[in-house]
Amino acid sequence: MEEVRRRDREGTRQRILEAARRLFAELGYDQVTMRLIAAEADANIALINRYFGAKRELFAEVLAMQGRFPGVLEGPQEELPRRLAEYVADRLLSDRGSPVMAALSRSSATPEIQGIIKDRVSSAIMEPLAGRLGGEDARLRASIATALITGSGTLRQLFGQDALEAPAREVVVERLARVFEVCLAP
Amino acid sequence: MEEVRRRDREGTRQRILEAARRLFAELGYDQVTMRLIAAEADANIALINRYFGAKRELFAEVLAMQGRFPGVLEGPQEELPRRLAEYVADRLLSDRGSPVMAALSRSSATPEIQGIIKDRVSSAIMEPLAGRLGGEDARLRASIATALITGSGTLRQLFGQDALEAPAREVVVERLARVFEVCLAP
DNA sequence: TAAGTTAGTAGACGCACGTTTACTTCGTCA
DNA sequence: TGACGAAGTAAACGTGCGTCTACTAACTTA
Repeated sequence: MEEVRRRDREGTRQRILEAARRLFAELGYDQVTMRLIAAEADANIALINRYFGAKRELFAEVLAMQGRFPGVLEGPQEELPRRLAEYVADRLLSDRGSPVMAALSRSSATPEIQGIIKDRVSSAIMEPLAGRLGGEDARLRASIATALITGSGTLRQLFGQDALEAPAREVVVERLARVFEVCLAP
Repeated sequence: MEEVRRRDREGTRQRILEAARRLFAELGYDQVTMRLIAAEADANIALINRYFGAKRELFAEVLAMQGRFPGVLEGPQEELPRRLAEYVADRLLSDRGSPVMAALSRSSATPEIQGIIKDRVSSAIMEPLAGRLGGEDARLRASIATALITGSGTLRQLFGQDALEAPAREVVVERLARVFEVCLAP
């Protein structure tokens, strides 16, 4: 009753990439082993290295695959705090985190990929944010907002989705929006 | 020219504990090996296990050794935001982080110690903070502040002490204080 | 000073990881 | 149809980790 596997290079590559994305997002870099990815992708472990080189290159490709900080930065400037608040609240309350941010907040301890993560946070969050802000200390304000974003990821990971003892989403968004507003105001 | 080591159980224990504190604070749980601690403490590796049991128990003891969130929570209530701001700013700008917080923000990926860290964040930061606040959604407000605190630790680790492109300390404190004020206000 | 206790030591154990090698099987095209 | 390239596989390699065991040597005590 063994299924005969169709030989499909690109398909296998995509299965590996998708499995890696899912696992890195959920568990962080260190906790995800090559064997785990292979099992999740239902592929042979040697193929991962063949298609992606090393583990850190696969991780880099997963990050590169993600769009920029999804859509949050686009839109009218005056609603930016609220969009950030909604993004963070959803990550805090939902049962699964955003791949990029979760990976970031869970993987930054490993020197092997610190450079990759640093670049990603810079280019996908901090710099676009600072660019949008303008005014005095734009970089500082963007940094504080970034700290709040990554910190909420850490909290989510530590305490799970019940970190906030489940107040209504609207309450959380409202609070966060007010905080982001002060963060970002000149 | 070999130094003859004096036999000193308590002294050796303390050297190990202090070396572990320093290393965990700087590098995080995963990156610190038993052999590294032994070398830093100038002690034999087997003694670590003899005196502390396993690595995670040593880590727990290091955390327990630290005072509660040092002094920040004590003092007049109306200056609490500013004290938090100063604490965070100093950690962001100084050349060495706080042991507990650094360990927290760098070590949370490892399931082995997730429980330890969770308890510590709860009992040393979030709960005392929530207790001090009172009013509506005290827990939520404390959580947001905690996210900002831990997030700034992550930033500090990723970008080093020049994360903020070194504006004056006073500017950073001022900004952060305003943000914390909104965080904590009822 | 001899015996016993215990701090300190060297080295090995087992395990899990990322990575690589040697091999097998499938699909294609001359 | 048969040969060749590439997809897929199984097993091993080397490394570094936390932990443990068997031993040595220093101090204490009778």
